[in-house]
Amino acid sequence: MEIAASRKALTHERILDTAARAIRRAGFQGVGVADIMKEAGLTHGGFYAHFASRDALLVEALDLAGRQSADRLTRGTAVREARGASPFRALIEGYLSERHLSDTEGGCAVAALASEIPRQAPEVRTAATQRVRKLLNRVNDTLPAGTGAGTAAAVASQMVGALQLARALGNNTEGRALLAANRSTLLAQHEGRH
Amino acid sequence: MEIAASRKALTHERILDTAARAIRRAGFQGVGVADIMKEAGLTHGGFYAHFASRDALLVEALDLAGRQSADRLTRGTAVREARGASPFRALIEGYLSERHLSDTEGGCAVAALASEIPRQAPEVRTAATQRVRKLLNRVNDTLPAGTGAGTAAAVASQMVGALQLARALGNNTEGRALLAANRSTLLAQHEGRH
DNA sequence: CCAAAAATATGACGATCGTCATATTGGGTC
DNA sequence: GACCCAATATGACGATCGTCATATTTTTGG
Repeated sequence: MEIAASRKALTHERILDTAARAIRRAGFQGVGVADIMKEAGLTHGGFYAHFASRDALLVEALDLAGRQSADRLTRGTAVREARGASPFRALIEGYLSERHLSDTEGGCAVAALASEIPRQAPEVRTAATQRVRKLLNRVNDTLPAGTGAGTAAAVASQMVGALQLARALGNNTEGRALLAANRSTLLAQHEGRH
Repeated sequence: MEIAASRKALTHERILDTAARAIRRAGFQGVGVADIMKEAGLTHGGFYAHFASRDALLVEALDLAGRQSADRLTRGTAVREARGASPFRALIEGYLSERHLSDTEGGCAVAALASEIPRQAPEVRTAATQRVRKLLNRVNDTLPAGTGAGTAAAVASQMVGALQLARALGNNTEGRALLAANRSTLLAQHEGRH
């Protein structure tokens, strides 16, 4: 419990926040140390006063990105649940929303980075694996108690795949139609069970 | 209709074949011109006698990768159908197989590259979008005629997402379990309809 | 207000990137 | 077997990469 965040800690957080968005926008390999520092309003040289290496930054940035998108998703689902939607419906409508489709850099880190995960350094891979597990748990928590063990894996896979394919098709009629098809299919399959 | 492939055309194909595997293994951004040329047994300088630019290579390599993995999938499904499996079951068991899990560089280009697609140059994006459409059509063709229009989109999304999450978790108990959960869920959902 | 210390900036290193001009090789033809 | 031309190799260019040593600025404590 820090009483007062030091100046250095504040800068550290600013770099991290910039990186957490940058990796989702440009990918692990699409963003460099100098880019992030410049975007954070700093010069590249001071970077190693804050992080031991680029990979160390990626690990921390991935963790932060996961927490940020989880929080954002929670806020969205809370609104939907307050309006009467089931937890499952709230999750699906939030995750497979057009807002999430167009907000890659503020959205789910797993969906933004999935196909790059297997190619990362071991430390980064480990952090990414953790984010995948968190997503699986999150989905599982919205399913009724009696649901089969593999259902969360199936639903999470479809959620991530749908967002990626929709983004690949583009934020246009085609991409939004794929997203809508996934929403209605998921809701129809798990409707009336809870 | 070429009568005899020239020496240059053969080299062109060899570079392409190398690149088609390399992009799935290392990602669009993870592979350089020099890497591919060396892996093809050539030196980097001669590259521009074969391709106008790196992006032009990526476009052609992506097309080839799509054709290669489609053909491989067709061979696998043909074997399964000969053993009595329905076209849909054959597709699912082939795509969500442990062989496909471990063979990224010979497998589906969409699953290997999905999250990188939105960040590519327009020409590359266009080629990738085409591969996504081909995959959607492919899935749709294995579904019975009466199936709802959005089902193919949902199934394809789950297939791609499942393969990516399983690869992110790793080719181990955890990853294979996620793959198996997706197989059984998909088969249970579409069982007995055809 | 001045000195000590912490935080950031400057600038450079070797390596690698895509690209291209030029030199060298090697196979096919008289 | 000599020649020509297509095909590939050599080598270099400017830019960018991660990393770090060092200088400068900014904050803090007396």
